[in-house]
Amino acid sequence: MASPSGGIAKAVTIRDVAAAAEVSIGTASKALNGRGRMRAETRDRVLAAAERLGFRPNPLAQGLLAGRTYTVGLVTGDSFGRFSIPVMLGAEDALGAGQISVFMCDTRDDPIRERHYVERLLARRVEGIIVTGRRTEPRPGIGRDLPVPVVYAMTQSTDESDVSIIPDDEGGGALAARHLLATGRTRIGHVTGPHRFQAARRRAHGLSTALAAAGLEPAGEVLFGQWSEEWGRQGADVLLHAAPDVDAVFCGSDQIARGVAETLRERGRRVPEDVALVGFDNWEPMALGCRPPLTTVDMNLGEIGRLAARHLLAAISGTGDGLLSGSLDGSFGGGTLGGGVTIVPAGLVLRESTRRAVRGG
Amino acid sequence: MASPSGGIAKAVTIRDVAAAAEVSIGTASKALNGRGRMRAETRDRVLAAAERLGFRPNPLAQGLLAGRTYTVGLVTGDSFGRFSIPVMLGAEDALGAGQISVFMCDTRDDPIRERHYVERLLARRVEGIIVTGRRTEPRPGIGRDLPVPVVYAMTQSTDESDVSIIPDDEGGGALAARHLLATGRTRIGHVTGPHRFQAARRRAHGLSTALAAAGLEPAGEVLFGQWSEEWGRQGADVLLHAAPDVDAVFCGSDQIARGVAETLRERGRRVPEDVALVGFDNWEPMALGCRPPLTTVDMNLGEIGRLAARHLLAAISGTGDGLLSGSLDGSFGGGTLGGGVTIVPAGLVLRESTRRAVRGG
DNA sequence: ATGAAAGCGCTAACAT
DNA sequence: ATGTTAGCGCTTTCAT
Repeated sequence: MASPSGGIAKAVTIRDVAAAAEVSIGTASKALNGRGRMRAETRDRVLAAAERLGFRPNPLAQGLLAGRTYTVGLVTGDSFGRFSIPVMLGAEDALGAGQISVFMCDTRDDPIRERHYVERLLARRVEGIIVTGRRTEPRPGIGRDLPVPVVYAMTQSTDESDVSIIPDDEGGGALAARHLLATGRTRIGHVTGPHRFQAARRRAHGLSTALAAAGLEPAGEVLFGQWSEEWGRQGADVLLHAAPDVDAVFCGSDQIARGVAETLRERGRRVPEDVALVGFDNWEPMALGCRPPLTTVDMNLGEIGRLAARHLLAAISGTGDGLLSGSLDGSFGGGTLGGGVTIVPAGLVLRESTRRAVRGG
Repeated sequence: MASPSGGIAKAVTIRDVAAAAEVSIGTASKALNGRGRMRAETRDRVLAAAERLGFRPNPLAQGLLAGRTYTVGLVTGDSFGRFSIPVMLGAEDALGAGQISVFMCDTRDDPIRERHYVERLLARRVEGIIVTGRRTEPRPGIGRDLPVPVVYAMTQSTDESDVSIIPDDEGGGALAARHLLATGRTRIGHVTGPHRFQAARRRAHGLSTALAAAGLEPAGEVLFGQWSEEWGRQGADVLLHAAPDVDAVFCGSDQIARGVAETLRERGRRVPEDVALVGFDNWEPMALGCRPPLTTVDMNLGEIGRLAARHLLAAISGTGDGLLSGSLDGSFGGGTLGGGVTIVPAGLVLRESTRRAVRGG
């Protein structure tokens, strides 16, 4: 048996409470829910009985009647990895504060599993679904005309009418660029991930745009490669060769930045004195383990999750698309990007790797 | 509305199916569940109608009747961090394969939130709870005499009668030691995390025991410090000073190992030629980013999660404590350790950092 | 072979 | 102020 040692053998029903309080079931229900009018004495008697018996209303029965389940599904293709976790936590934060519980589903990026899970979630009558991923690349939606609202977080549906919440890669790149310019750097290189990643392209574009505004362009070519430390090490050498006078490197990820930092050190360039370094992700174990600790762009993943959850809640409450209305004008700067895409601004976390030289004040 | 464009406005009930197939509700139910005997033609008609209407049985109603919910709760204090994620995935793996869905709850190591979540899970009539954490230290249980079985994974309840599944830190330390011995190393140092962590003490103990079996002891003192790269860098210097002839270092974590690797390189010691290096965790971004890539102990976290889930399922099915029976003999080597504690063996992942010197074959 | 009816635990009308 | 009743969607006897 589950709990042989005095555990609650059988769940206590409202019927038991009513019997114990010597009232009818209906009266017990009213007392417990504070509805209707009744003698205070009666109400207290019921409440006391419920308390004593350890009564918990059965949410299945309540839900069956109300036609609601107070649950949502969280589907990730990222195996709850580094990117989807913070998103999840933000979402759970916003949802759990209410009475919504979250079903977790890991699809491992397998469309079959995804379909399977979505089916199961719908069968369970979740009231909404949040889809997260590790890439911001548009992906096919999880289904058309689903009976519940769906929000894509940290990933994006190919269907522009779907609601997606994504990080501001371009803004993050611009942020890094302006910070480096502000600290007096002008020969800024860029080592980043594969060109096929939208995120890499956007970060590079943000950098270039911000530099152009200052009449500059990236030092050397923008170096697209891999999302790895190893590539960071190689890329730094390529960059040093192409632009020996480089005085700052913006990296597409913190991992790349670590590799770059290592090569710079080995080539006798001091960070930040000779070359300033900015990473991307604010992945703390990486950014803090780097020598020196890394200034890096933070995508505010938690905020993405919270926003996704709030959009979902709004859609569920029937406030419907209210939160998103007016976002179809295609405006780009205001944090919204046509369709249902919402862009969450990135922030910059300042650490040693871009500290201004002491002599510079 | 949720889906204005032709979405499923209202869930299809078995009543609708029955009507469409021109049979009674009872017959429809039987047809859908393959129970009772009936004309094949009737069954087909019902199935076709269900298919056409997109019927999904309402699990709330089914559960209400069956007295089951086919859900379990997953409670973590680790904010679904690096350690609990793989455990979670393993658990979800084992559970999701059945028809069990998982509610996720992040307590942020806050007892108030934890209590709150456990209450909510019980109110939802989950059939079991898995508790995960970031530390293996025994912790107070989530409650006594709960109406459902509870399994602690990657953490441990102070109540010895609770079921806990934990990694084999001691065995992992011994594994590392034997591997280093096998590759011909004899002056083996150890740099690890804070002494207050059971995991650090156990890994150190495993190392010492295995070395003792070969008539050796750790080179220099066992260096307890922090779980950080920075400490790895410092610790390596301390070790090189205390035991200049050290020819291998076993580290309490991959992060520490990276720090150690850096210092070794800077002090002119080649890895693995002069000094072999073994980490702990098999945290791939760290272990692969290290130069050279790190041989490291893998705690098989996924297996811990799967095992936890299987224990839970067994307990739920009423097979009850079967899986654990006979484990109260206090035997240590067999993977079981008195009470309800199950220890999952660790493995070793071989990479460059312990490659045998070329001349050695 | 099929249908009718009861009931899972609960809430909300309605009746007393 | 309290009790009675119907019904949420489903399964399962028990009649037919």
